[in-house]
Amino acid sequence: MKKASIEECARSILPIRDVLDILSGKWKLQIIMLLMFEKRRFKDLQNLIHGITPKMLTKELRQLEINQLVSRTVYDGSPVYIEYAITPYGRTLKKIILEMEDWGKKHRKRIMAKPV
Amino acid sequence: MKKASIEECARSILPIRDVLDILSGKWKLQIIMLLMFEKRRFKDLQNLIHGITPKMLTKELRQLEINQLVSRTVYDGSPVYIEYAITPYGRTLKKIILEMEDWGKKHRKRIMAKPV
DNA sequence: CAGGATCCGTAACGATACTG
DNA sequence: CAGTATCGTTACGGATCCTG
Repeated sequence: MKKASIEECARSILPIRDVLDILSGKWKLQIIMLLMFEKRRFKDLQNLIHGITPKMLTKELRQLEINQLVSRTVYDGSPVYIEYAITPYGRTLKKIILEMEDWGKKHRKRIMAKPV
Repeated sequence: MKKASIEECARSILPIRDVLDILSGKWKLQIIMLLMFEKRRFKDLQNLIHGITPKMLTKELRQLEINQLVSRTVYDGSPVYIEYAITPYGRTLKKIILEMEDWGKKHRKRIMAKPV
């Protein structure tokens, strides 16, 4: 019984890690939240996210694409125009993000108020 | 209006990062979940978590203590007996963890089913 | 504009040995 | 038992420059 619980807990760990990996990294969260407002071009994101290098922006966007949270659309024209957007699937993360925000804000108050 | 939204989003990022930092790291999640079942001694945790070194176990436990999620209690006796337990506050993370598990499990199926 | 390539420093983590 | 201490490696991210 207890053993089974521990094994079940072990099976929960991998999917949870997936979520953490998807949201971790220095910039992914910012990218997601900015794209939740509206679609953006590469350059726009680079301007909005202070301090990010093109290398990192590319890397984070690729990972978000792989996880189907962000779409990359190429519009032909001159010059070529590339747009990043949150997918409907990506928006399903919103609930988790809001809960984390809620808990995190309370936590900040708690830690400030009663320092270790 | 749009500017304000972006700034508000920026204020959300720090508390969310706090939550991510608390749960990230290679072992913290396992520690939390094991302690949610029952209190454990250092050695028990070391045996249950395959591959963890005492150095890492100490480090992760300290961080969980600092965030008041885990308590460390020393029982005098021979030999001295030290017990780690989830705090009631630590249990408030359960909701988030369950949601992440839920989303993560669905995500695994999705990614498997429709590979990029 | 939308990246890719290269080089480099730090911080996380691992391995091993040792202590009260 | 419950940790520390030391050393080594790897991975993450930064800085800079280059390209179609």
